[in-house]
Amino acid sequence: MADPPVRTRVAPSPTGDPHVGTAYVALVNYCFAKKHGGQFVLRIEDTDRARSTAESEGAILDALHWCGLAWDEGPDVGGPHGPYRQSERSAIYRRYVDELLAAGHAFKCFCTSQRLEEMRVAQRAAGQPPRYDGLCLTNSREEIERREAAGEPFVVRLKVPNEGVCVVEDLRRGPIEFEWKSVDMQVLLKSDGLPTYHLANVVDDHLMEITHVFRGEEWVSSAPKHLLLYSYFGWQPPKLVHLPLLRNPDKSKLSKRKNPTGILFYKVLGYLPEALINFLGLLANAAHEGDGELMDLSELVRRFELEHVPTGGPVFDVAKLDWLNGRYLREKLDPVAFAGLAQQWAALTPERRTRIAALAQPRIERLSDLGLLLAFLFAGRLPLRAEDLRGTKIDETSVRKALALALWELDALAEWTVAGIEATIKRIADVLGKKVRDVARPFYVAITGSPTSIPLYDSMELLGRDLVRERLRNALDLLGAPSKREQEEWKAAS
RNA sequence: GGCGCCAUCGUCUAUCGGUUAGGACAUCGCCCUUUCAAGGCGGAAAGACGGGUUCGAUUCCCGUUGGCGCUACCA
Repeated sequence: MADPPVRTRVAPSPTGDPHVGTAYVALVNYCFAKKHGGQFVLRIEDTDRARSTAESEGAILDALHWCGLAWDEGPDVGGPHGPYRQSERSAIYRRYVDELLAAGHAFKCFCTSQRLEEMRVAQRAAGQPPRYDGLCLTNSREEIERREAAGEPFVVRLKVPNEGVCVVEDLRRGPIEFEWKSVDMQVLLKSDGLPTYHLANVVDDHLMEITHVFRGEEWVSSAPKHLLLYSYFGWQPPKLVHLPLLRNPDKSKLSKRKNPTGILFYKVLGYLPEALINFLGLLANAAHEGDGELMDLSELVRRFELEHVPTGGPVFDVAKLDWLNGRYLREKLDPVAFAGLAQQWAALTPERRTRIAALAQPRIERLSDLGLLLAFLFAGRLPLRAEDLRGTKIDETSVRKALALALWELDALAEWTVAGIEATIKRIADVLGKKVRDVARPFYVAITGSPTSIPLYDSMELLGRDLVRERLRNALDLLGAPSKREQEEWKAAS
């Protein structure tokens, strides 16, 4: 029998800004599928009702499109295996949960989160792997019916063997062994009736006929649960390849706290999608000796080799990305195309241009004032000096505290709008017991490069979360990043 | 703490038992040049540690160390 056509997928969770790691995983899945003449699917994993947003989903789709990746099936383009948004597939998961329940492969669990927490603390203290202790496994049918009828909330958990080992075959890493007794009896269906990732990804990968799954390394330890589900259902699992996690220069997992991780950040800074994809492609399959390193997407596909996908976590080396981007800028564009691109980047949309103009108009006397006034909107890192950030009305520790609090609170802001930003800054002034005007001054400097500029909150919204985070971090580093102790004190005080 | 993954220049990597351990970014020097870039040429720079296996280990095995991930009714 001939092998079925290759089908891969990327399944981002719409819970934040589009991440370069998502683009990396998407690129690898895309390259592998296209290399083998197969299809690439985009699926939205929005089973976390509390954190998923439509805005984030839209931003992720836009960002991946901007990168030049196109999917054969997905929530925006449809396809024969839809819907491609997990929140719209609840009935499907429900059916499979019932099947597992009926076959005795899963069970209803009424344990409270408090009991589970105590159980885990005790297990950890005893040096045991954290794992559901099976209390609800012993409930009689009558008791389950009674408690359910009484309206007690419950979850459905996966039944996991107590003995033996599970062998996960990873196409790149070979067999990985796990003892079943170290595998937790994962929740499959939450008390809100929605599935967890574990159930949804298995059901969907099967129904969508996914043949190969390239996913982040953080999923290795849950692979046994997924394999167990496939065997309970009697399905053929897809081939697995775990991709290394992109790293900060200090080798920790790439995080926005230490580095820009947003695709949009790179877009705003004027990186070309071709350069970003080329760069990520090089991290997935290094160039061969003697080959040039400049490769477009079709070239990346052509020379993609599973055997050359790395297993160690590569550092996201911005310097190399800069070099690549520079080459695209100077080698791939004639002056006319370059000028067009620069104009497009600077103005982005007519709405944005109008908005910026309206903010600048009341503050200038000559059109020639525009360049210096607005330069910060078209720049990356600003050349700041520590003394520029210090003010007479506010001590340096307060400035550092204000910047640190802003960094934390702005990250948690649900919607990146003037109103939200304003509320955040005002709250920080409150916490510090200072006037907003005095607290705002160092922010003006950090964000716009000058204590006098166009309005701060608008500037921040216009720059976007990623760039604002970068500038605030830069300013804070200039004055001295908070120590561990300061971090704890400041967090407690806010 | 438990389980798992990983380990070659500062960074990304090549090497699939025998090489002066190769390339790219970054860095340094020289050349070109009205400046600065770009470009050209050249330099410095690596097998974490300890045991095995082998005539011979960067390469295979074990251990140590280190880094990382997971350890949720988040993905």
